Amino acid sequence: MERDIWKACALKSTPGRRAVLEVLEESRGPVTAEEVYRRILARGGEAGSRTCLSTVYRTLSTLAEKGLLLRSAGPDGVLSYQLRGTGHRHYLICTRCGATVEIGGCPLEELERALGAETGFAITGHSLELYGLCPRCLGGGDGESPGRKGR
Amino acid sequence: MERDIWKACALKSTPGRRAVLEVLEESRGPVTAEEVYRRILARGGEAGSRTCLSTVYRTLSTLAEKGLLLRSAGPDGVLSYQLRGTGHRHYLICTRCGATVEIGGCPLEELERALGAETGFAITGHSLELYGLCPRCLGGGDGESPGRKGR
DNA sequence: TTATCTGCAAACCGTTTGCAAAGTT
DNA sequence: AACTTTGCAAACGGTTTGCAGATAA
Repeated sequence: MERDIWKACALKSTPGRRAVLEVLEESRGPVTAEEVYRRILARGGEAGSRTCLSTVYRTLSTLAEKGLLLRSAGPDGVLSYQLRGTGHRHYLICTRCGATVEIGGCPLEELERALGAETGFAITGHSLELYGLCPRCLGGGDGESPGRKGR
Repeated sequence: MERDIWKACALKSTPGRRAVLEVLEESRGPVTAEEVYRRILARGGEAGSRTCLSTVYRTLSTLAEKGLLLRSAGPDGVLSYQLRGTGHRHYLICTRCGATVEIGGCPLEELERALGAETGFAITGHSLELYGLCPRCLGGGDGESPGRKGR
């Protein structure tokens, strides 16, 4: 039980919460609440059969509030979460199939410093994501229906 | 009637649409549909008294589809729009009072080029926003209620 | 035992949409 | 006159919440 996060945060360790955290740990990029939920169902077991979506949402919110998770929004407004590691990460996301590639290093640290000095802001964070088409979607014709509707 | 955008896009010029575009033109940063709507109401006149929120949403979507507007999402998932100028812009946003400061130049052009070559992605865009507390909110105590609830 | 957490269903809120009336060309 | 756009109100979909029962400590 690696460095008991639950006790440290004054939270109770429950199957649902543990499952959420595990999914987050094995995810490379930012994940949606829905996605976390689907993966918990997929893995089955104690949590898989009992955990509901609200618990996932609540756990994600709680962990984000405690500072363990980073919350961001995709271009369509859907929220994603990722474990806040030692340093944070940014991703290059394929707008067609959703494939993500991690970008090494954060190109904004210097900018933040300069900007803080220049504007007087106390800069607390940033959001950065790059979008494009991955090689596979560039090559093939259709990875997914290109016309999207609704939200 | 500057370079008739409406004709160019095969759209009809109506009071509501003109009002949306004007608000967008006089906005420095990304603005929310709600915000656009409020400003249209505030300016009164023909459009001010008749335009409804759906029209604002529809106009924003249409213009974004035509490529005239850039659509992005704030950290809470609310969508914002900004006129796509010659070059695009990024902003430093105060998380307390919402004040925005434009960041000169885009620090990502070089990164995009390097990353495209490295990963094989065709990079089509990015989202970047910095967050922090502006000098005024840093100094004063309260610019707005700090605890927020709901979405 | 006690305070926290969960499942469920309903509320929320930003956004989209169907439809008939109004407006633009 | 033909076609597009609007206002309204209702639908949508992701996210949050109230509540009573289950659970961790």
